[in-house]
Amino acid sequence: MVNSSILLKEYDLKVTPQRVAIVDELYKHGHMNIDELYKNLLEKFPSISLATIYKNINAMVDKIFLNEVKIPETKSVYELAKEEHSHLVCQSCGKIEDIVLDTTLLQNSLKGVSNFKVESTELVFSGVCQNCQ
Amino acid sequence: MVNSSILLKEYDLKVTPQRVAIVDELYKHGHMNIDELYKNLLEKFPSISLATIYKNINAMVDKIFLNEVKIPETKSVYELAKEEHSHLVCQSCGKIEDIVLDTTLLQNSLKGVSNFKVESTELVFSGVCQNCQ
DNA sequence: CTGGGTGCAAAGTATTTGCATGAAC
DNA sequence: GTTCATGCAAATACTTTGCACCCAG
Repeated sequence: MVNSSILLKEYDLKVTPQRVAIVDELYKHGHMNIDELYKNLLEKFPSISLATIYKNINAMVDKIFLNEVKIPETKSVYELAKEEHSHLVCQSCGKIEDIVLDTTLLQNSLKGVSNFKVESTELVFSGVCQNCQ
Repeated sequence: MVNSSILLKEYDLKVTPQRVAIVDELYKHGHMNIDELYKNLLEKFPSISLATIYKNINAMVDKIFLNEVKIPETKSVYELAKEEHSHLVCQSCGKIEDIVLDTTLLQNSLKGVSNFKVESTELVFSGVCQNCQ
């Protein structure tokens, strides 16, 4: 379990029950889109508004506390920021897994053919997860 | 130059001037978002409607004739389908370049740690292009 | 106390749909 | 002639904004 309050404070975000719940949900599920988040938070906060979700998500993304992950054919999901990693997206069940892969070889082969200066690498594998195979 | 009419026919899409223009624009620019496409097509077709653009883009994506490319922090762009490739996105000028990289090494290292069956790989490098450096 | 967060309602933006007309085949 | 695309208007979906009230610090 994470201590969401401390995390929020570290990112200069006022600690409110709604925000704590957002962080808890994301920690629990790893990746969620806006609708899933809203639906789940409604159980704890029957009068929470979508505007609150959007404002908080945007604030957290601005503070680089959350990342938005854009995935082919699907809505964006959000995740707590952490070390750079890739995503495995199951086309069958929709599950998204994180995986840390070394991309230095790839970046080296890129250097061989281009002068592009890489700041960040976004890598999404779509396919079928172990469970669904 | 591509022969857009023939391409459209190959993908079972009726050949209309609007569609030909969409293909020509995408061929010329490589990657465009909906607004850019609309803005450019308005010059040739002053009464073209956004609905037409959306309907055609969706039809072409369904036929796997176009790809939608989702890029961090930006609107999606569309490109003519072709061999799998990666994208270099310049955070300074916004330019998007295609680049073909061999991802087999990467997929092999993935195999080492996961049973995920990869169907497709989406790879986007964000950074600074040669011109902007 | 003060600044900022919340929820509501409204506005703004993006995308889709239904339909009458017209063009492609 | 039949099928399907176009453009318009309306509907729906998604996201942001303004504001009054309230809570965290």
